[in-house]
Amino acid sequence: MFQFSKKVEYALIAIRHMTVGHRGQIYTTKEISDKYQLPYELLAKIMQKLVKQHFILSYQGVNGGYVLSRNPAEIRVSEVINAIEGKSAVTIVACEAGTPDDCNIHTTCTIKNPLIKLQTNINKVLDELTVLEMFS
Amino acid sequence: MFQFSKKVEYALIAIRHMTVGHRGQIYTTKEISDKYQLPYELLAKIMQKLVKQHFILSYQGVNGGYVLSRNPAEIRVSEVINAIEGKSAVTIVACEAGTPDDCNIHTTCTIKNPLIKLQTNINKVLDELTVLEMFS
DNA sequence: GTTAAATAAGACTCATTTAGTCCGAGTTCA
DNA sequence: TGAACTCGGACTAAATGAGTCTTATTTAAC
Repeated sequence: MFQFSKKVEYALIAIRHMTVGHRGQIYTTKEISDKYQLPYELLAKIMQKLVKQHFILSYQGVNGGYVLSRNPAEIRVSEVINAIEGKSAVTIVACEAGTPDDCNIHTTCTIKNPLIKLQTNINKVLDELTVLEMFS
Repeated sequence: MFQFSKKVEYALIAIRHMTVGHRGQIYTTKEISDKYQLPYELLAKIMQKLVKQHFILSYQGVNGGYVLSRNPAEIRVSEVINAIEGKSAVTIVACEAGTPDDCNIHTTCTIKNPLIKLQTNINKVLDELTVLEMFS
């Protein structure tokens, strides 16, 4: 628990990698997977997700690849997590019952609200940290 | 990712339950599992772990059960997590390589230190929150 | 002493999630 | 036309998490 998934890790590595060159430089999945010894196919999927969420642009065909399309100073770690995991991945408490009636322990379930407070705090941490800050 | 395990959730529920009565009151696993509809056997294991980590005392035999042995105002959420998961469960970054040589991406692995920073922040949140605070 | 109510603890199964692979396609440049 | 790329679904495998089963031990009450 409380551990980044490989996917998120690889996404962060890839984004970080793309921040080192000059703006507009094209990077291929192969190049990145080779350099950091990441599984090519898996990284390829991650790159596709980053494209869909507009973190990077893709160019197909020979000499194609990916270009960072956002300023790393404006990319929040929480955004990357959400882009990769596809959901709000930081859900401390499993109980998502909207009303007490939905909750099988509702008569005395006082655990939910406190955990949500905690969750808010952690979200804040992930939300305030940009990718640029993280790598500096 | 970033979600409490059921075990931790159940542990928090159990500890919270034991804070409501008067000091020294004995609670049984059955009583708690019944009240909150938790799997008895699983909760039993959790109670045993809480005993080993001295959160609660156990009394065996008929009329036995568990008694809270620590002040809930002094129990940190992080302590409960560690007691149940048995390790430092908040390890954002999987790379635990001590030296660059252990790390297969060491030549350019700049991701580790930043993530450790993040991890420290989150640990702080879990560390500063007591069980009592969480339920008030 | 026997029984019933409780904890103790390991081994086991089942389900879910995560990680990684495979394969066939589409795109573009030379 | 072929090589170097991205795209994307289906699939398998590994790891983890959740829950169950079983047997033993302790203790109070009858």
